[in-house]
Amino acid sequence: MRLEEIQQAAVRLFAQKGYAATGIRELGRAVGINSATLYHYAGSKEEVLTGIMRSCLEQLLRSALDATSTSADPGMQLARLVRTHVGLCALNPLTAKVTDQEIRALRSHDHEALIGLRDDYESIFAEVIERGARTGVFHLTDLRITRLALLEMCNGVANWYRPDGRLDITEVQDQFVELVCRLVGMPPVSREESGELPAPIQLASEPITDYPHGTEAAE
Amino acid sequence: MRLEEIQQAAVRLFAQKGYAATGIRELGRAVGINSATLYHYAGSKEEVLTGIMRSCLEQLLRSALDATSTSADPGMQLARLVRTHVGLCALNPLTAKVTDQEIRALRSHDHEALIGLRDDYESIFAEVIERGARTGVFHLTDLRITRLALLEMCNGVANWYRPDGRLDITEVQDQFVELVCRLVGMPPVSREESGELPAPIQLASEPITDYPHGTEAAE
Amino acid sequence: MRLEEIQQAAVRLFAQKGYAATGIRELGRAVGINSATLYHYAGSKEEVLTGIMRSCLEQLLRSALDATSTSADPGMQLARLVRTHVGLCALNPLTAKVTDQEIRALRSHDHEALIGLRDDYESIFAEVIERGARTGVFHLTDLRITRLALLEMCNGVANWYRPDGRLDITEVQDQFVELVCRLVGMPPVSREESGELPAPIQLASEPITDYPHGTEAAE
Amino acid sequence: MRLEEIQQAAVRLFAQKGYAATGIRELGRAVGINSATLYHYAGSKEEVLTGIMRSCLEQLLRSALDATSTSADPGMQLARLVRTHVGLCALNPLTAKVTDQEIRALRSHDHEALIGLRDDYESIFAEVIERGARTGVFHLTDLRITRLALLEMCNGVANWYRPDGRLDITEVQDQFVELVCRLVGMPPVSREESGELPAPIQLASEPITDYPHGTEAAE
DNA sequence: GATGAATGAGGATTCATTCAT
DNA sequence: GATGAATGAATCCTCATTCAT
Repeated sequence: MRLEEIQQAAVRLFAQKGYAATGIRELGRAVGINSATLYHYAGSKEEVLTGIMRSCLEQLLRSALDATSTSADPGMQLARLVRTHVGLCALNPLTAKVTDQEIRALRSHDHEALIGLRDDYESIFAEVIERGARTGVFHLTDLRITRLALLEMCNGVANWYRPDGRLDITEVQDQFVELVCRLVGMPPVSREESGELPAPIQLASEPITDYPHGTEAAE
Repeated sequence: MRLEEIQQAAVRLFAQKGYAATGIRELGRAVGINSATLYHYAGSKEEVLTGIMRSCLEQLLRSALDATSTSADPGMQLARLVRTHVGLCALNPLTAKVTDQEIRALRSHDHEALIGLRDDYESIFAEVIERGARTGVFHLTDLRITRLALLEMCNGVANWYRPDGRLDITEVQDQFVELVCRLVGMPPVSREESGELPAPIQLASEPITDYPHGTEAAE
Repeated sequence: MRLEEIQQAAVRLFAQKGYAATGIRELGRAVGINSATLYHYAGSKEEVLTGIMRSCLEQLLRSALDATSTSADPGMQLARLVRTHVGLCALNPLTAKVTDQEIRALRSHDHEALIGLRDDYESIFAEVIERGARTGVFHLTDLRITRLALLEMCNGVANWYRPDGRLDITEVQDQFVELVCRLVGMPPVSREESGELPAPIQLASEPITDYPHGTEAAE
Repeated sequence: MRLEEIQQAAVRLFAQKGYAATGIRELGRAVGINSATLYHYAGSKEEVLTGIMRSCLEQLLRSALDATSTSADPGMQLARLVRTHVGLCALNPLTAKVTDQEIRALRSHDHEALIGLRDDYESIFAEVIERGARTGVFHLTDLRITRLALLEMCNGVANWYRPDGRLDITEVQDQFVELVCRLVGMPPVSREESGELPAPIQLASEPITDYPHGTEAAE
């Protein structure tokens, strides 16, 4: 579909130069169409961005609900949340990066809506962490700091992982589950223990090839 | 000095809306001067940004060299690096955020120079982590992922900490040292053990009051 | 075509006030379009100027090659060169004036290219004059001074001739051929003797009516 | 005097880039003073230009009256006018060029005044030529064209002559008198015949060294 | 569906000039 | 005499967007 091409080109440009620094003509040129035609498919520059961000956040939210529905154990839940989150960020790094960084570019209505989605998502983590700490599964000194550090760490994957790099996604997921287990002070949870998870989903907005490599890209 | 006022207003705006989305007139208005007067003090919009970023990165670099010069033990070095880094990010969150996020906005010459500074800084962490792993002080499964996760986590402080919030800087530093110890698999290092560190330095570009609270700001 | 309207308005303004003193908004107003629309057709202010100058110089060069190809006699060649040159300057005085005066306004790349065209053109005169002096057709005391004086005199036509004035172009051409014959010390060459010449070409950039009369305009 | 330094720097810049394209700061830098200080000596940018042009035109006018007062013979008068004019243009090429080209830059009041001076000057030529033609000393086909061609040719000296070039001024003067004699159809007038003339005067506005060589500069 | 043309608003930057020091 | 600071107006140019074709 044409809209997806547009979103992909947009994600690539937004991730590289930022939303505000990307022109609508530039975007059109990247897709190979006239900038006026963009409006036929995408409505406006801001709608392009909100489309990208909304589907990313909704997918995150859906995955998180899935991940926490299998087991009620906070340790399992956190492991599965992290594995899912890292999987999505690693498979869709540019989309995830844009979603994380460009919320500030939105004007009021969309801004609030998407902030809401993001908060809903993060509160799932918060709730699991809180319950894990309360039940003694986790050993934490400060809940809030742990949660924030953990989320930043996981979001960061989008800044340096590229699907065509050294590690495959599963390895990164494993590593991050291990790191998070250490962070919350619980024994490591193996891939088998945490149970089956659906494979991460490739978002429609994620460009497929020719990644502009981050400075920290896997060699 | 007038240049510092400009830098502070710029940091506030750049942190909030991004460099590209901030107009030069808007910046002038924030300082209370005509936009033309900005050029008398600051040369250009890009020079404002590079000035901010350069002094931040140089301070980070200086602190890191300081922090690693006291002891040759990787554990102590890492603890001190993290404490220093978190201290600077927490005391100068907006400057740190801008420095981290707006490198992409720079044109070639400055871009390369500042990328160089950032790489120098990160390689100090890389070297310490590598040595810690090799000497058995740390217990790591993947060096590179650990380093990247750790740095993202620490940089993230600038995204949510505000000096006027619930926690004081020392507490955040302590927490992060603890988290990092867990991450690298070594026993916790107390504040006393890690030795004296100079108090974090307030950068000239960091605005003092009226923080635009992040969405995750301390309640 | 719209580009030609723009060039014509530009020539009028550039001839009157100079390139540097003419604003892009002013030019837009003269064409009756928004200044932004100019960029749709013309690319940039400098491109407007180079377009005008290039087509003028190329036409001069073409005409000069034509004029010298009919006869190998330096006297005939010079007479035909002058007749052609004066014809073009008289039919396109504003374009010729701008072409002559605004080379200095160009930045390096275009500057060099157009200087090159002009030098090519003038060296045709130089070669004919040199040969005429060597073969005894002309009687000159100083070749270089004669060439420079002659060219300035002919270029000057653009400064005072206006197509709607007292004399028609043919008369001016006749006069200048006579003056040049005197200058180089050879017997007058009549219009018939010098052979047929194509009628001077109206350049696309030459505005058609409403000449801003020069101070020396025909009464 | 400081004003003369300013005028000289101004003439150099105006001749090279044009009045409109020359900035007041640039001019200050060329003199080695702050742009604000210029206003102490020179009043305004336009006053700098009018000062230069007025003294040049007044000197031309004075010289022309001198040149025509010795003899009543149109041939002698024209020869002396040309010798004087070429002398001034050759000794002060940049000032003469600026005076000739930048009249259009002036706003109404000064504009009219200087146009008046220039017309007064040119009408001296016109009167002599007319009388020479009427009395049979000259043999002209068209008075006006001859006058215009002659003046353009003589003014052109400022475009290519540089005092540090191959020919000294006297030679150029001799050459131009010869050329003009040919143009008006009278026998050559030798330097001795035309009588003594005061040496050309170096104008206060003429910069002394480091001429920016024209493309046609003497090799 | 697709686009060239069109524009008002705004982008960063430079302008000539004034004035308090 | 000299200048740094200051500014409103203007510079060229690009912006996102609309609309007739």
